[in-house]
Amino acid sequence: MEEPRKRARPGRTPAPTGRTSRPRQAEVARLAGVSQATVSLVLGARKQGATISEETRRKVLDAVRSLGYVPDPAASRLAAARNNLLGVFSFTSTFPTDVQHSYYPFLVGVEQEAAARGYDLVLFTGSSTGGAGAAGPHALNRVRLADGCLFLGRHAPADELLRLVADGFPVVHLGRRDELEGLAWVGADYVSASKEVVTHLAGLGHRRIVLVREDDEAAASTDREHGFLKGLEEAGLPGGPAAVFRSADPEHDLTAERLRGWLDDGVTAFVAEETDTGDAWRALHGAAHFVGIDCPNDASLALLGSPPPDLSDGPTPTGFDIPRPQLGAAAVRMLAALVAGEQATEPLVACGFRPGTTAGTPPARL
Amino acid sequence: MEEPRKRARPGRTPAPTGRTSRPRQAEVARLAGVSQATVSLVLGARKQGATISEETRRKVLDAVRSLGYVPDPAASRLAAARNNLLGVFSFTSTFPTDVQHSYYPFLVGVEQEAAARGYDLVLFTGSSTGGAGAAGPHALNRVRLADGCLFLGRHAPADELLRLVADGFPVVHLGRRDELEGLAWVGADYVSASKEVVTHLAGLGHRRIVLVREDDEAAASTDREHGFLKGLEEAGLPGGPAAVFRSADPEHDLTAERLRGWLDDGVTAFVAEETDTGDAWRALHGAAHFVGIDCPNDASLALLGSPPPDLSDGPTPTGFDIPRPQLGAAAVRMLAALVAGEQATEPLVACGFRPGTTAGTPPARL
DNA sequence: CCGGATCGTTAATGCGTATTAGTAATGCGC
DNA sequence: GCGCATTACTAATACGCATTAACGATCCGG
Repeated sequence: MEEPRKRARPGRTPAPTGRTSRPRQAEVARLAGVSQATVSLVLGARKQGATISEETRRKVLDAVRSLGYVPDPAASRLAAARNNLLGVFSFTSTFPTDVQHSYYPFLVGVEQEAAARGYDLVLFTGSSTGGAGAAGPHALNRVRLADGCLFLGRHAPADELLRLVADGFPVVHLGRRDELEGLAWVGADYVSASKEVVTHLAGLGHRRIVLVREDDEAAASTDREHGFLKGLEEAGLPGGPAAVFRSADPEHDLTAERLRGWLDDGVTAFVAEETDTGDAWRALHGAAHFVGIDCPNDASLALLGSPPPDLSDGPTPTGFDIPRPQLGAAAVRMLAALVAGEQATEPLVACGFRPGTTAGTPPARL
Repeated sequence: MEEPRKRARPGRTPAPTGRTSRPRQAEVARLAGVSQATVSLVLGARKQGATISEETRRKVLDAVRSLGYVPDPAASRLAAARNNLLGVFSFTSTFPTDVQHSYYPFLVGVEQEAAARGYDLVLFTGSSTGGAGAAGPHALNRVRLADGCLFLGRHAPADELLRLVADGFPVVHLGRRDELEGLAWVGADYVSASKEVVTHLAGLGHRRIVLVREDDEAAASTDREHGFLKGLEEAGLPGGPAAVFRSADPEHDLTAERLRGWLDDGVTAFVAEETDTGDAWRALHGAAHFVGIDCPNDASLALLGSPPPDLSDGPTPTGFDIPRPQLGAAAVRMLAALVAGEQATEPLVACGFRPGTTAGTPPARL
């Protein structure tokens, strides 16, 4: 019987024995007189299964302290088959020089929630070639190094995004995105929030309310209009096209005449949507000021969102706040669920009602 | 001869085959019809030794693209290789709710420079138990997953920081930190910048200049004083204790009388340091206003840094700007050098001189 | 006093990648 | 046609830790 000749042992050369490297579990085990597995069990504080005697535990912990052992996170993560890393991808720089367009408020929540769940964050910037070297058309692939990835802004190419989803890679988009089949997202509940503002106005006694919105098909705009109309309907107030003023250039189209016309028609409250530019609110605000309206005594104003920075020092508008940190946190929650193989969580986050000072009871009828 | 009975095979249960996991090198190898080792060689772009035919290389790269393969960072690290990840550790949250204390300006530069060098960033937040489960006293240890780590703020425990350094892990601290032997850091060159401000004032004709500083031993304060005195010396102006007004509570101690006294003594220019609170500048500003000084006609003022937010709408103070984004970029450059096994780069970053409008020629002598 | 249950520990294995010794195939000179 | 060098690739490790089947010891009830 011929024994197959044992091949020599290839592989890496053993580390130079001279160097004092940091201690391993094996050395802790040797010092404590137990096996490496026992050390791992003691340190792991695992859920169940293994039981360790108090004496052994003490010996191991003593050895750990005396050697100054610290676990190697790379090995832990490899063995545990999870990196505990969540990606955050933004096509433009995550930290733009122009702070105006920054994702900062979202990141506040993202970081908190991720930390609370034991995840670290990996930042990917779309514009750069980045880490793994996978540049060009497959730049999105880099994110696969994480356990899942959050996408900020709508600049990530749809096909690549869907490819990730199709491959079963956990992905969550921050901001409503239901045009992409299968893509999980979280977004603010503009419908409910807008409805709540109308309900509030109706509760103050307003019977004719007009919405000023820009000419835009974005979900953020149409959602607000839906909520607005829904609020009118539930309050039994007149809806229909007359209740919505839609203009591509509200600052120009929302004239003093038009405003006076509405007032003469019995309109007592006006609602503007929030947009990037804040034009709707600015136009409404400007026209009201020009006509000499004493707000909220002559008429009430409300804003479906936050005022633009240049108007932020005026009176606080009645309306709602977009809960950006909460949106970030919700996105992380959903992503964590997907990573764990669970169902996506609730995508809509409620906006907080902001009482403000621009809405009051309607003026007494003449 | 009794063959020792072969033990059954313990170990982990194989992963549930159903889940589509991220592709491994083994799968790439299978698809390309080569061995896993070949895949590693192709992707590694190693120094020398192995030669790979162009055809094989192409097959492997095709398979990589088609599967969307990305190397596992933990496995790379464990196998003693790079993973192109740089850590960013802040003991407090990286994105605090209070934007005032944020590291944002630094991160702008950090992100840019890291992207330019092909690194992705991993955010480690110290306050949480975080990633690998290394809680409590070993929270810092998580950063070993990356190739190196940047530390923000001075809250990271010194012993753990030094432990990382001692173990040869590349670490850079953002902010001067020479009290910790062996720790690499980058910081702003307050000495040169402060000197430059004095030189500017001297060039305008000022012969007696006073520095107002808080009672603080921080490097940021003492550096400014050094630079200030150095500037006086080089300009041949009187230095010494009389040129520096030091107070724990400048707003209270910097009285109108004191200011008038200085003016009577021929002092024509005043310099304040920047601190967290901005108290020195606020006190100087306030006293000058109270005394009725017409700045810069009656006297010149300068600020060694940026004004506090509440005074940011006043006239732009003559002084210098702390180049936070550049500091972040410089820190990344140094970290990249350390990761590559090179010497640390220059730790000091120059501050930009800010002309401002609060300094002019001294008033004509009576 | 024997079969079974419980407890404490260990041997063996896997996680995914990098490295290196070895090998088969080919080219080269004489 | 025979060594020897070169090329192209693969097998077999190692990295450090987590997991789990198996095993010895002790305890227990009948």
